[in-house]
Amino acid sequence: MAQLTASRSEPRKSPVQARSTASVDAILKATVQVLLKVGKEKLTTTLVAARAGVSVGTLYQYFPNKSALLRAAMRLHLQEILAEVDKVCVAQQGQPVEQMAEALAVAFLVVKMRDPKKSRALYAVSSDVEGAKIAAGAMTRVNHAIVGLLQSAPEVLKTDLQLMATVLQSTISGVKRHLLESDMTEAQFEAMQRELVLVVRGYVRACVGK
Amino acid sequence: MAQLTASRSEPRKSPVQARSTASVDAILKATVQVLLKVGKEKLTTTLVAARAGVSVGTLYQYFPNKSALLRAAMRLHLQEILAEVDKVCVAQQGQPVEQMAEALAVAFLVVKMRDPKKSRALYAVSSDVEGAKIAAGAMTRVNHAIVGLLQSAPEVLKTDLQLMATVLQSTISGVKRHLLESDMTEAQFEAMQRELVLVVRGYVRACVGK
DNA sequence: CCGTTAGATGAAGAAAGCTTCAGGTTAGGA
DNA sequence: TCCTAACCTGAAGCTTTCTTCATCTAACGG
Repeated sequence: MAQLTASRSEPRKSPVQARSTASVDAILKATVQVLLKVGKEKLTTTLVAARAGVSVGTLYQYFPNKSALLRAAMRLHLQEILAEVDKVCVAQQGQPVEQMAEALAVAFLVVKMRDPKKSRALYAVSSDVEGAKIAAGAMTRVNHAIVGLLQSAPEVLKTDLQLMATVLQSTISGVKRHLLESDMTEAQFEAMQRELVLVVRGYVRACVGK
Repeated sequence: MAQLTASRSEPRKSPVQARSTASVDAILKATVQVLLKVGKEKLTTTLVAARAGVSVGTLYQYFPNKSALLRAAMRLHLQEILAEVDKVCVAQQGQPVEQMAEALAVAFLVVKMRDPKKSRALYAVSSDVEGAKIAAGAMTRVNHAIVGLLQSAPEVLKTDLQLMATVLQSTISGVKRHLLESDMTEAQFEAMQRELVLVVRGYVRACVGK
């Protein structure tokens, strides 16, 4: 009775025994793998189920439809990212803005590049209308975290913090995206990262002062 | 006999009479409109044909399949953007780098925001594997244009031009993307644009000098 | 040990969209 | 004017994938 009006979307049934939890995990993991192997266009529920080692029926026991499955996978991924960003924001409280910006930039790149394939695969999902909303939500939460971080800076910032956070985020995302799409060598990656640090440091420097 | 091995993709038949050219134009235009109205997922060839005021058969006379249609629409759009960027690069030859960067940033934003809906609609197409290739190709061409522009700068640049161009491009794209996805007021747009100018100017400044 | 509930299965129904093609219409040249 | 090639049409076939559900098995508590 926890949820009177079980949404037409999202979990159709919550796992209570251990084996069902395992199934859900396997399905979610398989979703990413299939996404990676064949792409969003050719991903089918049957394929995912097979890869997860369960039957389609099982899949539909926990996800009302294909779209919900994809969204769930995406949400999971974004949560992981968000947690990482939050961690950095906490760690950098009160530090000089330039250092904050650098830490943020590096953290973002590192998190995404830890499993570039996964990031790229899930990125495709966000093109869907629903996916875009989820991505936007994550964007907003990250934005708030950054604003909070900036507020703790010792320097006086003449730019609106919200705007500043958005610019930093967009800028970093742009570079992150480029890195995701083009597979580069480790050396190239580091070069880009160094440049990005220059970019964000330069920007925040322009924002300090009366 | 012009093309012995007519690619399985791309034009199936080239229009020769005026009415057929009109059909192709209408179809391409309708593609964007449908993309905008219902999104890539629910776009169907029948829908596009209807919107274009022709029958599905006509559509298939010029586009071998749905995918090719989408790609064609995308290509058209990217060509327009590319032309605009080239124009700016030519105009800015030999100017101070800071000015170049600013011009580039502004041009990019303005071009994309001239018809944000169209840009956003076609953006979704690039998530497809084939679409990604086309986007990557456009990226590369823009990159070359920027490198060429930077080479003409009066200042001595200590950073590798290719890298510098890529960073500028990624950065600008990041902000551009944010503007596309979130619908903002004119004022907010201008604020973001001003910040972006700060970002790129700051970056290129960090690149000059021995 | 047995009853009950959770979980799993996969063939088959249903829906939907892509693509074809046989036949009709229009434009341009001889 | 008439012929040919270009062009258009849209119902129907073909595929493909989503999703359901009747049935079976495994787990847990008493």
